[in-house]
Amino acid sequence: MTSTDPAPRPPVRPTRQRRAVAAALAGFDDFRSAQEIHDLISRQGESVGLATVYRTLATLAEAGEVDMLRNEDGEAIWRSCSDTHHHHLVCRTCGATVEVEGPAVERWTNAIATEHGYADISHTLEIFGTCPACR
Amino acid sequence: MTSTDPAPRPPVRPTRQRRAVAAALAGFDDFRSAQEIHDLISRQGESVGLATVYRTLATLAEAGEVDMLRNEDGEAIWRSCSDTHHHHLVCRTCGATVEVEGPAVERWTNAIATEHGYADISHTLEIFGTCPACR
DNA sequence: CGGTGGTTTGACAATCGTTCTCACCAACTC
DNA sequence: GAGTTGGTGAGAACGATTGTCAAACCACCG
Repeated sequence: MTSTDPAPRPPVRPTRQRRAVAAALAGFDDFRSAQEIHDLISRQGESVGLATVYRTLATLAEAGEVDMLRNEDGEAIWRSCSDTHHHHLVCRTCGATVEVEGPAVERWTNAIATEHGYADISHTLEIFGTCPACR
Repeated sequence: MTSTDPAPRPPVRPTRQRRAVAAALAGFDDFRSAQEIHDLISRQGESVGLATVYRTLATLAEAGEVDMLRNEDGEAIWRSCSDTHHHHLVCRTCGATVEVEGPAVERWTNAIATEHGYADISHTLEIFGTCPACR
């Protein structure tokens, strides 16, 4: 690691493509795969390369503007989210999602990890069930 | 669903290959990918096809004898497990794993889900961090 | 304006984990 | 020992994701 490494964070330009992805994300509130988002954009008349969709989603996820998680097949799925830390209650059938917060869980995971000497903690917690409408 | 559906569970034969996979699983206590397990078996002199390793792991996971979860890249990773419900504290660097239990978390997820009218609840919770040895 | 250097993009190839296919093998039944 | 059924292996196929690289774009400068 060189000492001359001033974190050269490149500026993020609001290009047409990035705006299209953001617009698509604003159009639904469940989790969608990158390919579904790509289709959605196409269907709206815009044309954005699939690779660009992936790149943009990755950038947004890193910036904390979208949530990314994995469905049971291991595919990445995304949706825009509020900016506070939270988890999801997801309908197994229709995908309807509720954001939930659980300060107690945060405290518990940190306590457990510290107790075992683990540092630099992160965690994943997703709840799956069948929503009232799907029952 | 026909009423004449006596769950035609095929018998699981203890073949040489399945024994080899089980033996490999007994040889480590962190999470490993299918390919790593396959390599492990080869290195022990046995020869088992990769597809068979996948098939066997899937069967064992369904039977509840191994845990399967996904690392951050979406790859499936496995390890043998105790038979009670539990979660994992996994080292991001070396994979060292601690099984943890959290009755409070179980109660919390059920409460939250019920509150929102969701039924038939399941959840995933994994904690990642850096273990003492890797710091 | 016209150049200039860095960023972004898109088409497509490449990767890589996982599953499928299918011919063959092994165990069990009659 | 012939038939039946499940299990296996090699390799092809698949599908999500990432890499490549030349062309397009943009902000800025003179």
